Amino acid sequence: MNEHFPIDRRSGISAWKQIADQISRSIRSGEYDETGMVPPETVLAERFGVNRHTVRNAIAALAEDGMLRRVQGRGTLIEKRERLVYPVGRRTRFSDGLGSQAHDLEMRLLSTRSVPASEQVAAALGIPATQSIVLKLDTLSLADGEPISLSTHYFDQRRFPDMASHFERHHSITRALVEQGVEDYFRVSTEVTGRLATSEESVRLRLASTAVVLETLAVNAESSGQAIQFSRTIFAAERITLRLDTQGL
Amino acid sequence: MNEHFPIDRRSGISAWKQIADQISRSIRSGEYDETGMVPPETVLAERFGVNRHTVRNAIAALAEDGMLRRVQGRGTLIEKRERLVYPVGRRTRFSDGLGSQAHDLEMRLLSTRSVPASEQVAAALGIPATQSIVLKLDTLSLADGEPISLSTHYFDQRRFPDMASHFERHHSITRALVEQGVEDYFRVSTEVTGRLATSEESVRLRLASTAVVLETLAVNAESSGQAIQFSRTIFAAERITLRLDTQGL
DNA sequence: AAAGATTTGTCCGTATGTATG
DNA sequence: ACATACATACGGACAAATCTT
Repeated sequence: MNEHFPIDRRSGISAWKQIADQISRSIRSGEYDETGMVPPETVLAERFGVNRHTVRNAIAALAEDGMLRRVQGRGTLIEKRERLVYPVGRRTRFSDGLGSQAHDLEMRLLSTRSVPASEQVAAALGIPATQSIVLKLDTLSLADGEPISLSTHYFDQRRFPDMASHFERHHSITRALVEQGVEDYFRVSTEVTGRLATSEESVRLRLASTAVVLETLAVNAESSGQAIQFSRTIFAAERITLRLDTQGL
Repeated sequence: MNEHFPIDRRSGISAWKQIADQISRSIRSGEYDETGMVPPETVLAERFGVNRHTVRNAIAALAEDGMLRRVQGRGTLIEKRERLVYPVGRRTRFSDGLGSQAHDLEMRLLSTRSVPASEQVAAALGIPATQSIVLKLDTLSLADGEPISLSTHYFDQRRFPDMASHFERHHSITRALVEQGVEDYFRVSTEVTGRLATSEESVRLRLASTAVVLETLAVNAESSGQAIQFSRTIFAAERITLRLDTQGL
């Protein structure tokens, strides 16, 4: 393979960072699986067309993250990981879907706020576009301690005034909804787009700067068809595959 | 709202890049939908705690991408680039799904080949892993002349020996299947992953070198449940949003 | 129509960080 | 360790275009 991207000096990203990202990506794509090692610094330097010092900087950053381990006289060893499969279906639930693939699932509450509903949110929730107040819940999901996704959930303030406190007690949206009289709910629609992570997302999801994320917009509704939740979720693409099952009917 | 993250000076990402990312994200989240404009440079500079020139750099980068347009004396206008929505559901068809959103849909045949089935392909098609021959169809799909996706479709050679010629006549998989006795078929499963485009994909889809793609693995089956098609499709993420329909499941 | 406020465009210069040899 | 080159970031001043009063 060896298809590396050229280093872009005007991208606003320093050369060592770009190289670190590409090495990281090569590792993830399994390019070095045979040896379990990264090529020698001199080889990488020539391949990327940079000085060996720059490659050393890149490797140092990855070693800092624990992705690589440098051993003098031997080379640079790799530590690796797989993607989790996140099922998206009519009954999508965060913990149900990933439960079998990770030992420890965690959903951290980052912030809660009441804000006026934007047009998009109001339309999704089926509430008036003006003068509607929605509850905004920011959460970070982790699997075995590794950040998986960053979500913003919107609920109608009038319908679920105590969403925040219920969620803080259970750390689960499903349970918080049950406590507020929602017996069951369904995923109505999910839109998926792919893009580069913003710097903020890279920090929060512990990703490299040129990492890719999947952004999903989802609407959940009660059996009656009434929308109760609108969510924007940013998945770390390198750790997640979304699977849509359309088998049943 | 207005919750901007502080600029990280030690991240290896320049300030203007981080600011560009945050502005880009704010636009996507609809924060500026009311005015259709980005706040004045002086305001952004103060908000991010940087010099106005740095903000100008960030805006210049976004304007380069066509996301913003600057007008002297007036402000910086948002140019929302809309993506086509590609519905993925039980009855996913290329032309049906996009037909209403583009005037001209085209599916070009890049190559056809008969090859031994790989393990993955054989498993998906439900045929023996060894000594099975599959027909490999590479296609490029365009909407209004713009490349949308790059696909590789696999069919059991024994079941559809004339797939290539039928496809070349109709430029449609659905019609080619009909001619070979498949009255109807259904999407069984779809896996979605996000990643950076390879250099070859960038050329074929006319994308920048660091563009993002959505890679989908899909299996189609007849009413009987027998798998008839396995496809790997690479979507230009900047032009497509996948919509996973879970309404009628 | 004129004046003033707002906002982007452009120029100067200086300092710092990054990459190379 | 040092010299060099380049991109990045900051600070200030003014011009040009646009909008409001």
